Amino acid sequence: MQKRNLSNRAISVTMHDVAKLAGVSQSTVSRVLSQSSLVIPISEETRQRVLEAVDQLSYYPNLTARSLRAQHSYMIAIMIGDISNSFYHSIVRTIQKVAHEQHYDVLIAYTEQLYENEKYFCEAMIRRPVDGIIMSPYHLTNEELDQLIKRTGASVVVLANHIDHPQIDRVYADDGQGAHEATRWLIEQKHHQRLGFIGVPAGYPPGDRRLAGFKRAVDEAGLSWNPDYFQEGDFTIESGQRAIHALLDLPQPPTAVFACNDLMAIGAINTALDRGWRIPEDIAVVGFDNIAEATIIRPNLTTVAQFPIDMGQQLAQALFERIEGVETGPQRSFEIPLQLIERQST
Amino acid sequence: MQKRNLSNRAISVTMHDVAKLAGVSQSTVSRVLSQSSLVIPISEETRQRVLEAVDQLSYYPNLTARSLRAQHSYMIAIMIGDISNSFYHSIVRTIQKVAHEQHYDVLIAYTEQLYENEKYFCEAMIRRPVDGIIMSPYHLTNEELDQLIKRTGASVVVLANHIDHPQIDRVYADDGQGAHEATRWLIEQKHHQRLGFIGVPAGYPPGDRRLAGFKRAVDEAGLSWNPDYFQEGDFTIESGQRAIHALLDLPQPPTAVFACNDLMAIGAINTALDRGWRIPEDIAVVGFDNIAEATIIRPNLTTVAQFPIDMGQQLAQALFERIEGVETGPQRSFEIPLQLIERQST
DNA sequence: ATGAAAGCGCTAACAT
DNA sequence: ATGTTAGCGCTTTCAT
Repeated sequence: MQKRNLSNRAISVTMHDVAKLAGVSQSTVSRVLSQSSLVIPISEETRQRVLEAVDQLSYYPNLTARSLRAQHSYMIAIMIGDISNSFYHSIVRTIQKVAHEQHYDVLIAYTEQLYENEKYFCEAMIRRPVDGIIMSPYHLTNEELDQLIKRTGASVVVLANHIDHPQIDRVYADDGQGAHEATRWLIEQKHHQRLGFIGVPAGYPPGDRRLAGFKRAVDEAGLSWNPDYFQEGDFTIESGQRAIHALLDLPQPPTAVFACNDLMAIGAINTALDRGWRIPEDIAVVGFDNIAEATIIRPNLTTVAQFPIDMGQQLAQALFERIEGVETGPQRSFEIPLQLIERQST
Repeated sequence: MQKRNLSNRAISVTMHDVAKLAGVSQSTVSRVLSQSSLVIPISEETRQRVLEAVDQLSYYPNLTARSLRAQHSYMIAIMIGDISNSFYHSIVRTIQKVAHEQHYDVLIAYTEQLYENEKYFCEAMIRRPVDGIIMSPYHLTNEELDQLIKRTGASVVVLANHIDHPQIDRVYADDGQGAHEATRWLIEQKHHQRLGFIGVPAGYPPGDRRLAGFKRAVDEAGLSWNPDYFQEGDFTIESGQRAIHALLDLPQPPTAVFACNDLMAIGAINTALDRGWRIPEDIAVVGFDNIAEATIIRPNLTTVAQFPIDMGQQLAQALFERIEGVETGPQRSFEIPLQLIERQST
């Protein structure tokens, strides 16, 4: 029953076509093809005939129809802040790999860290329900996440420290602790006394925690701190450049700078170099994330490493346990360790 | 008519709920919400009541159902080789932006440049039809692309030079020409006589063309060429490192190297630097793409710049013209210019 | 200007 | 062991 291919009309082979060719009913085809054939007995002969017909017509089930009927889309969505930040690459790649192994497709959305786009994403999920969502929300409130879950029925797992919702598993790194340890190391092992900080505006979750860890280490060492030593960026290279300019323009600049992420640290290093400062002799720089660019830049960047493959793995595993119903309990938290990697910038 | 929310069941508000609240039939709701309301007259009063009900229930149409019925998914897919190669980032971002403006969602798949994953993608498209596909195929044959179009009914646009299919628009850069010009510049302006090349195994589309452009320039200059000067990589930093090692180990190494992409060029620069070579004094390096990392590395990389935002814009525009039926003619080709950007590595 | 009804391709409950 | 039937939530005829 091949349909005409007018303009761009798809030639769609349906279960009906398969059934007709195999000489059985459409529902029998459905049974053979779904796992229900394991429960409901089907004669070997019929099964073979159906499978042959499937092969001959190269039939693929229409997942849109299946989704509608079964209320189950075999699709998961990922909401990520920034495609350009390579910290997310391995995470996305790992999730996609696991998803494909489980025969799920992956819908990816980039929010550019904008509230507007995060909202858009939530609406898109209501309009086109998926089985699971992995997200790294910045602006979304608990209330909004709650609505998301209620309206979509999807399982949700977050890559975030600051989300605390009874139905949402979270994967996170203790970045307050990571910032604290790196800063302490800068003070105790590297003997710095004047420490600068390149952060982000208050309210950006990881920024707040890293700042707190930094401050704690400074306080514990009994060092005074200068408000001018705190500069705000927005996680980009350019903002790191602006921040280091401000820092170096100070009458008494810091001797070491802790940047909230590698991208800003890289901007800082290159700009300091351009201005004739030596690194680490004149000023040391530490980043956070350990993205690929950390070993591209010279001097190589000392940084608090995250382990994105482990994160992606854990996110995907947690999500599929929820989707498949293996896990039904309350919120779980999975901490992924951090590790200070000493390179040449300190 | 709120349904029970057992386990993870979604609370789905349907058109029926809206219709009931507004005191009209479900098909009237559909008319108000779809553009058909512009054609089929609807009383202003009814329209208002429906809109109010929509608002009150915060109803969102179920796109899965709409897709099934309308044979139109409001979704496009992007198939890209490598998420880590930042050349693709602006392309993806731009496409996503345009798509969202047109109210389309975007499904992204990364193939890691593997044939197996490209095939998987095609099957996924047959199972879950989308309205349009933007892809950068490496291994897929014309025959396979033909099947893809026939089976899915989707409009297809490629980012590729080597695809020639009557129904597929292509966006491309003349990279043979780009490689030729950069090489000629190296010879004529920078007076290099011994030129190395870091390419990829034969068969990788852009690699072949860039190599051809390179060879042509070398031949035109009447320079001899040494087979040892041709090294193979795989577009990654690591392979650039291996390639430059081989080149520098030669009794008479080249004085300039043209790398097929920036990532390999960056690997080459850092490794040469580590081995004590000066750049560009001892060996000059040129890349291709102009990714963000080209200005992170010191010396900054001279490269043949592509314009990914323009590419994304053109890809999206061409695709939506096809989807919306504005354009129905045969294959179109859109060339995006290249530009040699001279920095410090030459 | 609006309602009733058919059906997109599938799953699953209900028959036999 | 298999066929028949009723939807999933929509769009789109066909009525009125």
